[in-house]
Amino acid sequence: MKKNVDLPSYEEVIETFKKSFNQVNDEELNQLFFNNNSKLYTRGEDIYHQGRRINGCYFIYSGVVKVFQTGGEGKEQIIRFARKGDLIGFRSVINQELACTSAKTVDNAILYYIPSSILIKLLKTNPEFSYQIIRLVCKELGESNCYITDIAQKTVKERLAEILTMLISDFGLDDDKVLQITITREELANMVGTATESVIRLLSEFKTEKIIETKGRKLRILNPRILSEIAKSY
Amino acid sequence: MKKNVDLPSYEEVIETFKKSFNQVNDEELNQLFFNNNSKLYTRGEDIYHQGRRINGCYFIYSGVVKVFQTGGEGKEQIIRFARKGDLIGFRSVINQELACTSAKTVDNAILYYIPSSILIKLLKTNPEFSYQIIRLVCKELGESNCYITDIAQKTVKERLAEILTMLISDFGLDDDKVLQITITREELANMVGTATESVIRLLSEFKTEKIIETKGRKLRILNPRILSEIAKSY
DNA sequence: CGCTCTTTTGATCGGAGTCAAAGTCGGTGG
DNA sequence: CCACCGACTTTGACTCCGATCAAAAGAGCG
Repeated sequence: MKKNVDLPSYEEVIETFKKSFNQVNDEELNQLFFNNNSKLYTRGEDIYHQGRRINGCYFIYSGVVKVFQTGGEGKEQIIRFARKGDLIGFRSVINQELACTSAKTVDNAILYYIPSSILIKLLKTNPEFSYQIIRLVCKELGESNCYITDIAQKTVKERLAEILTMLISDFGLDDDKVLQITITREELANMVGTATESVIRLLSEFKTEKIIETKGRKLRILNPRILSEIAKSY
Repeated sequence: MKKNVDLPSYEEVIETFKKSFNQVNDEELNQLFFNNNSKLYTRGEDIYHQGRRINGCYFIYSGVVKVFQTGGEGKEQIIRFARKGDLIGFRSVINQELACTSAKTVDNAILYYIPSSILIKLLKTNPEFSYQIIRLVCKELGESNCYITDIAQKTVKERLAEILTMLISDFGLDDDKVLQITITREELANMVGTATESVIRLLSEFKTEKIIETKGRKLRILNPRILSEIAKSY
């Protein structure tokens, strides 16, 4: 587990950033990344914390980050998993309010910090970039709205199948059909919005139905099709 | 119920629009509203429909509109109530995809139709307006995310108290403490994400606890404080 | 004035949460 | 190298919130 990871060069960060946001010119890129403050985070490290002040957002160069809210009883609700090329924390920056989510790494990750002032200046001066951000936020809003309906109307089984389907399409399977993101049962439960034990029982069901196999935290998806069948229910 | 409502003049629409979006100049306003196509909708009328193509968005000059999704079993999940000064439908316009919500009037309403092309042009050429829209969407996204956590973790009673609290702050009470929006029990249930009968039972509880009184669809809120106490639970 | 839609109350059932306990895995240090 | 420890996973038993079904009472409208 003690891989020696090199931090990316200026050029590598910019290359990755351009893949997500292609409307930013060289001078602006330079402003965003001139002081190259990328940082390596190891699994489980806090990036920012709900209720705290947040003075900038983070661009994910590599790794996986969970964005979540902590409810009344201290239970996490995972809003999304963010990965390479994603921007996190900008919502609170833009609204200039305390962070209303927390973010924590799920996998070793390299993040690049972007101060509020630079992001906001870019938004106010570059309409094309601004438009890309609008589309991005609108997309997330659409997803959130759909998830409200799902969580209000679907059974836990349907939602679990849906989350698995989503993880498959976001993170993919390897040649051996193993899902390329490793998360605990609890994290899966916090994503689905249910108890850990319920997730475990349903995964067992899926196993007896030959839809998946499990080995520790590795999930082998034998039949993605049926999962998305179960998920939709309409 | 057969009030004769006059459609607003060009100046009146613009006046109302400026209160919500103050970064739009006169020429742009003229482009938005030059053909004055406002329309009166009566209660229960469809504005746009989930899954259909949508070629523009709507500015609400007056009245109340519910924005909702229809789930698998045909059950509505209300995402929000929009009112005077709000813009609806722009999310799907911006993402150039089929509407992923439906909208219907809850109260007689006057809406102003804004074609996609004009909205998008405005977004791409006016960075200040664009920035206002970003903030608006970010705000909605924050609210949606919070609601995901609530619906996943809170009891129906807490959520009902929360929705009532929200309705009070959005629509207000009159001198007689009567909530200034009139909705059916079913709509309330579809907002909370529960069954109509559950809402009715909980409202009865609130009545015996002297927190509210009901007369038909009129809700008199005797003790808003306790409602928000019940709602938060943390 | 009757018809339909909405509201209310009652009875029942089941999904999913909670609590408890046993089993498993991986990492650490002796 | 192996034994131990803590964290995670699994299974079982029990409980209860809230959904569903059913039916009566009330309200709004043509």
